[in-house]
Amino acid sequence: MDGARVLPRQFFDRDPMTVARELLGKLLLHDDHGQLLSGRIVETEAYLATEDPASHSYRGQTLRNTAMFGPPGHAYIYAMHRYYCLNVVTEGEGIPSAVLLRAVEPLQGMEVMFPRRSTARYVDLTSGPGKLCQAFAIDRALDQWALTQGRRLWLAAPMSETVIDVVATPRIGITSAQELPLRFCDAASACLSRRLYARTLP
DNA sequence: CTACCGATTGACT
DNA sequence: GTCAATCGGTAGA
Repeated sequence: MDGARVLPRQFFDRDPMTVARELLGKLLLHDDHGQLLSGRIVETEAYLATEDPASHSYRGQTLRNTAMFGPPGHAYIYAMHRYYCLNVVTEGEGIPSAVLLRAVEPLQGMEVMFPRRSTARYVDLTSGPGKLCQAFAIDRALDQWALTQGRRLWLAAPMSETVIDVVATPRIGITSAQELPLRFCDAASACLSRRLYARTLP
């Protein structure tokens, strides 16, 4: 990953919708005991600090969501059924918003991702929030990890970024606030967690 | 302590 | 498309 720039705290110290959109095309990297795993982020979701009943922070701070109330740029990782989901905390400390990483395109370490995911298909490796955590060996041990350190688990801007066709849709799998278009996708990616439906142009 | 419930996934009709 | 496995977190008795 020569030339990739580690994303600093100020990148995350903004509103979650901006961070979610700008994370598309960035890199997720995990140095898993010497094994480098990386992928290009293609799908994210924003969870707001206020008036968002779908957010884990909506009903206040608990043991599980403590990270959301901490500094921006730290990981918030929680268990969902048999899987984990990785979020990045956004905005100022004490403003409990975050961005869920929903899908990436694997770049490095695929040879260890395939057996972990028990699939032979590239597009099934990391095309979902639980799938990518399983492929990247991310669990609650990394909850509250500062992703801005450039070691262990971190995010970076690639050497060169191309223009991305960003599509916003409602978030996946939630039962409240379903109308808000807070899911952001790279429309050209084959690794999205769901198909994009034909867009209605204005 | 018990009961309920998913920001999911994979198997199946 | 539908459905449930599965389990930690949470609230409440």
